[in-house]
Amino acid sequence: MAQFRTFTSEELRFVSSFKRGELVAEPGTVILAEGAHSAQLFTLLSGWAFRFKTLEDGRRQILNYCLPGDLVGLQGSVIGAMEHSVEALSAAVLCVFQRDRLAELFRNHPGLGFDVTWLASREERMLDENLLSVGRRSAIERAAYLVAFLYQRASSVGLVEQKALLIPITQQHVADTLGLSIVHTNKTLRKLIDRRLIRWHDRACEVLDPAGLMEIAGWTGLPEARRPLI
Amino acid sequence: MAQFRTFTSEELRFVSSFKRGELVAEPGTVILAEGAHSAQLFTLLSGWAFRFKTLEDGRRQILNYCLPGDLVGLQGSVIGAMEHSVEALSAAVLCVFQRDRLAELFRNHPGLGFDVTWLASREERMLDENLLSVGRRSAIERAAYLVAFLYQRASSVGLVEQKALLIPITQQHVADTLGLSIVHTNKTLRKLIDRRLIRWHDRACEVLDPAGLMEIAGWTGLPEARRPLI
DNA sequence: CGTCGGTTTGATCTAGTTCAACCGCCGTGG
DNA sequence: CCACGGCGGTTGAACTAGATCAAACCGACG
Repeated sequence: MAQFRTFTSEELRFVSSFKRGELVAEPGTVILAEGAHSAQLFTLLSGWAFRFKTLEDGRRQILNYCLPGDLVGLQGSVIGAMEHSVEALSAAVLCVFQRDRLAELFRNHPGLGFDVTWLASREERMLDENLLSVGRRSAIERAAYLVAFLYQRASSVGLVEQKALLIPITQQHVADTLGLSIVHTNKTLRKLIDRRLIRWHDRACEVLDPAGLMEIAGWTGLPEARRPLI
Repeated sequence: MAQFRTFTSEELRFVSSFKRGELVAEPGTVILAEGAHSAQLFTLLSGWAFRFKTLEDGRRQILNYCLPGDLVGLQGSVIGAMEHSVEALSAAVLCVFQRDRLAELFRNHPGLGFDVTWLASREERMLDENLLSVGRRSAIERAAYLVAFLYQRASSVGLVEQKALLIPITQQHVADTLGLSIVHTNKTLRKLIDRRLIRWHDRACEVLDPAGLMEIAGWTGLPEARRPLI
């Protein structure tokens, strides 16, 4: 796909050998659990997932979403233990890597090592934006931002077909992403629905007007760059 | 210092040659500005700084704080443009690197390349925790968490002398970190002051009881690991 | 046919915002 | 030397965005 950078054949050979297998996950499957010590490293090949943390009393915060091409579990692989969990939103397929060969990747394929850092920086950038949103935007701005953000990300990996996108989330997921209650989230989404910016389906959000959402959120979108894929 | 990993002499030689100079910043100096295209890469040698983003209408969100040993401007160096700004909180000294030699670092010193990724993952972990805080903790929990968090970070780089620490921030900084108004931030900090957990000075917060703060926040602290320094 | 997860709606409540005023300190300019 | 303005901090009063409580609906599924 055009949005990914091209690789040398050696890099491709290494990545193939780095791959240990595939994992198929059902919606709701916990792919990585907080506290896991010898966590795996994955690339999401297809489907949607999300990263989250919870407090003792069960309050949950969704940190970010994972789309195809995203590295999953890097924190655990680099630092040691997982400080967050990852759960599948839809049916998903993941490529499982040999975590202990990460050092080898850096040693023998500096270009790939740089790519890993690039992806980590990209994740950081998304978190910055999410934090700005949760900290400083109003409920309707946050909701509009979230949908526009997911639309853009899905679009950049070719998930938008003839302008239509169904995001496989419940309103509970939206609430836990925005830091709002479900009731208020429902009322806020209703406003977006009434303005014909989105449509709500069973466990899914259909995006009708990404530009209108970006307008409400006061968000101009992620600067898109050619990205690496591992 | 014991908390940093040891390096080979070659690595040290490279890092020295990688260094281009030093930058001395006064409190309030903008070190890196959002939108800057050819941003520099730094390591903070001494002092405090913070990363932030703002919305068009001026609402500001502080994303994280920078303490000695932190890499500053990595996002800009890896991806290209800065999506956030960085400002000095105290007088600060930064080591300036040659951003365009970052690829060389990855190529010739894979161990250092891995370290850069390690630091990026650590930043991501801190952002995760901050996002959980802003999204799901109450005002007093957030405030307690923030102070405990900064105490722990300062402590891990030896900034806590005979158990005393002054964090060089104003209540406006606290408000912009927690996603609260200044008025409510003031009232919330007052509760912490009345409970003798902190003391407030002119433009500074003195930490009296880190354990008590962690208790209120329901936070057990960052798992500390031997960290790299570049 | 009951139950359960997801969604919806209204009523009531409260955590946090906004507005407004004031204090102390410090640097500046007349 | 003093008046002043601005910044950081403080406090009270009024207000509101969003939380909580409660109840009901709806489709899927066993």
